[in-house]
Amino acid sequence: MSGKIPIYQVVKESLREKIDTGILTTGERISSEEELAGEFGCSRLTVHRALRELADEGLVVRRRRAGTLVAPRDSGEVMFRVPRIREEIEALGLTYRYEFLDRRHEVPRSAVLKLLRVEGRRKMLRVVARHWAGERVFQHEDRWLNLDIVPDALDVDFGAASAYDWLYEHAPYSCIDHEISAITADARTAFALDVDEGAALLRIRRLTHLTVRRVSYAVLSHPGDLFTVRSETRGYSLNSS
Amino acid sequence: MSGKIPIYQVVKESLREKIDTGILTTGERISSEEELAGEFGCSRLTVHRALRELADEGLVVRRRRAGTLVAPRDSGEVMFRVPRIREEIEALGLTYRYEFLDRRHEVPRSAVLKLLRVEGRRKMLRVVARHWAGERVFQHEDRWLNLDIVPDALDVDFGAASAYDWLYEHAPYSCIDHEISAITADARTAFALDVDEGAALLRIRRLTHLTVRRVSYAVLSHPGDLFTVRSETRGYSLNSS
DNA sequence: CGATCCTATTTGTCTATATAATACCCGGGC
DNA sequence: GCCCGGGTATTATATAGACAAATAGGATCG
Repeated sequence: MSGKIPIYQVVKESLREKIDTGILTTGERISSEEELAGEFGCSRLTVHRALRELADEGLVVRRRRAGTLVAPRDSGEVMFRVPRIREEIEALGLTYRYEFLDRRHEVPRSAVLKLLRVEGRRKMLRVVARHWAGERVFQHEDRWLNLDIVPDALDVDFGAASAYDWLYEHAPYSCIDHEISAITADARTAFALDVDEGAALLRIRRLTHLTVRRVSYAVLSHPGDLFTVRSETRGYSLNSS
Repeated sequence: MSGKIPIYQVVKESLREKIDTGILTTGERISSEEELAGEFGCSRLTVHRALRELADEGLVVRRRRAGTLVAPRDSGEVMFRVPRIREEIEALGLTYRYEFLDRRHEVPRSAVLKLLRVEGRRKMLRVVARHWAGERVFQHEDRWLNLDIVPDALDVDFGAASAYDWLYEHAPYSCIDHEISAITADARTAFALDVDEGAALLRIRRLTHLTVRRVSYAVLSHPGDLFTVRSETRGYSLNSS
């Protein structure tokens, strides 16, 4: 009966609960691996795995010789999913439409060159498009593609497939940095998003990269009343439903 | 000299690179643990650890008998740190100041009761405050505390310590859900934040909880020109600098 | 041809053991 | 008293070996 959940999980959850409920509090020392192995009647490696995973999750801090301490409460790391925009819109029950606006092969302004870590003044590819949700413009996308990294982009027909989708399928990248801010729509952006000038916009600036190679930089603008970023519940508490 | 990085890390990074650069592509099968152990001249458990961690990070999917496959590219999970507001403001080089505004012991409107998972109409504690960065209001905080979970909150002097700090120190919680949106300042909020009516605000709604117990719900409003949410680079690529 | 069973492969967990790295502690020398 | 150095507790990594659990794919049977 009891054999279903692995021992290291049992150890892990047992300690996690002690921490969550405050039986073990910040800074307090947890028994050594050897002691815990004794208590739970299992090998040291099994305990070690449990503690290592708790450390990975940030609940405890481990130091050789000093032992394992309950970590100071994390100021909080929050996960957000970044779904593909088509999925996001369709999840709202609206029909998605992609509208290509512009494509230029030109030298970006210096701030963009710097973000893409390009030395000197070199032509990059700029693709501008809109993403519709039903009868409203959901997102205005102003994207620069680093031709040093993805020269193929020059030959792509972005009238058919969005730059986002093309990147997703073809470009190697491993992580994305984001900045989220609220801005007031200027005349041009207001026109592009079909909202009143002065309306609140949620703007996401997104830098796509693989280690040191900056693949793409995009400014994504949304009408404030249409779009909200929602966090996922943090990893280790997902199983609490 | 080569002995510095552990073998499981070597295996992990080797495979990660093959995946990142596209040598191994989505759906492709990776050699079995036994084979890799042969290639790297190490034990199966060492390879197992490398593969398990890659699986935890979502780069590969593992199934018994089927083997280890390269996972379809994740639509992306982004981490944001949620620093304590004092630290955030001081990191900007500004002086932080907390200003208590109001405290009420009253029945919240039904939407809030629902969020806090409270049955029936029961009094909760509402604390309203402002957080200053230098001469500007940085954040307006409108917070409800669930007295079923933290009855002690009734006795706290929130004129001295902010509700956020008190919660951080005293209340048990394990995760926080967030919603980030851009709104237009109405007259009252504009006054509270000392901005023009109609200005863009970044609003964060935050629900603090421990498993099923809803501890607190807060609406945090910021002038759009002052506050930006920035993501951390995702876990496994932090060491790329 | 389809359903069912078998089996070999592959991952998942666990024990026992060994060595290395680290940092705390205590005691000696001055 | 204070600094330095060795002893030692504790975690970190690794190996070898074992068995369990899942399952893909072939073999068998109706």
